[in-house]
Amino acid sequence: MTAKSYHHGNLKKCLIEAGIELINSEGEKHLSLRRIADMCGVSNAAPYSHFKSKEDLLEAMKNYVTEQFTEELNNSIQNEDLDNPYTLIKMGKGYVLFFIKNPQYFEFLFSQSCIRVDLNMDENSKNNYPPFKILKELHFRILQKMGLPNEKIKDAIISAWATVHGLAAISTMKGVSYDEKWEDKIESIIWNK
Amino acid sequence: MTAKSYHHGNLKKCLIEAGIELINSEGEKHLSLRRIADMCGVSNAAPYSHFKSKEDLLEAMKNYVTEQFTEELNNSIQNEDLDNPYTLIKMGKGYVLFFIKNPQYFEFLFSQSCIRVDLNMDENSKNNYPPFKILKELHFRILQKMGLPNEKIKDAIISAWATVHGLAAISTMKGVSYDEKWEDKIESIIWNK
DNA sequence: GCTATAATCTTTACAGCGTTAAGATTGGGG
DNA sequence: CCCCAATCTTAACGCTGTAAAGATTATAGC
Repeated sequence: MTAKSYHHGNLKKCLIEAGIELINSEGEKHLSLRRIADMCGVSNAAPYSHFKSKEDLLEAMKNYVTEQFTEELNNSIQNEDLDNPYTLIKMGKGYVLFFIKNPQYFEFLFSQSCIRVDLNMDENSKNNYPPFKILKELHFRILQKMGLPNEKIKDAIISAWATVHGLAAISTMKGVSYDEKWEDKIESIIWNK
Repeated sequence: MTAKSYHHGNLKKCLIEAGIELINSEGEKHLSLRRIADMCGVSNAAPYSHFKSKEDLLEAMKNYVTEQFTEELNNSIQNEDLDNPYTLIKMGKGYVLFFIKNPQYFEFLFSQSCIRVDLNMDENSKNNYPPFKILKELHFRILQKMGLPNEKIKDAIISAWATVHGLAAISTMKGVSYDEKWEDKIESIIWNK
């Protein structure tokens, strides 16, 4: 398990985390397999024992980040009443704050969109991107409780999702200065819907 | 001006348009200076007479696309009453439709965000990205006419912009199937705000 | 405990990339 | 008409992703 042994011991995980470190420090543009391998103290072809291509490693990294994102969304509504509409605002705020706290993640996750989306509301659209599914299901629950007709529910969900997603996009653009006030603003901006 | 002469005659424009052609056909990932040069029938170092780097050419391409985007936004509200709130919906629809018609442009324009944004509403924030400025100013005009207090106006503008921008993002994700109905849906989804 | 096998890592090589330097070609102003 | 500046080519550099072949080590079966 020492760094000097021929076999690394935990290379797969090390590559993923080194890659994410590089995403955060310099962005995807300056990320290369060889640099990642170097960071793990391993030769340039070593990653190919664990990933069939650079794209494959990037996908694993995205899954890793997606898990953090999903966790953050779940944390944002912990101990909240799932039937209270305000809980949805809380999750929306969690959605945006995740990308404000990790500005590089937005482009990394959603560019060259490997992410598949299912807009249909019918039952369990399993092949949906987990964070989208969580947000969608909470919103569906609330709107149904409020007695909204099913056709309107779909539009409302897409609309709210678009707003928080767009807010995350805008928040990670250059020139946007968010002081401590911005965090409180998010809430009122979402409310504006 | 013939293709065989030593001097190309109009290489700068040719490079920009060839690059955009490549964006549309294969996406930015498979775009290279050498391929673009080849498409223009010119050697690999020729572009450096017109652009100081690949990044510089990409910026010119983005400006080119941004002009189309801006034009589309202006066209979307032609002959409309600028004081009618519905006109804003029309522009919002134009915003989303532009990226539905040109799916590759969304990521191309907004990734590795060279785009600067100014959220401040004070007078003429000149250094703002033109499409954002157009949308912002129309919305400002309408809300002011409606008598909304200035503080609320800012939030409402950001909220609406986030919604259309997010809708454009979602519309260009994989798995989203938009038939002819989707185009009509956009309107009601924006209305949902 | 020994050995065969599979997993893991290294070395080497190749084509494509962005970029630079040096030099060739050419159009246009004096 | 000639010179200069603009434009283009050729050649080379280091970096990239990836494949092939071989070295090293863990492990499962005896």
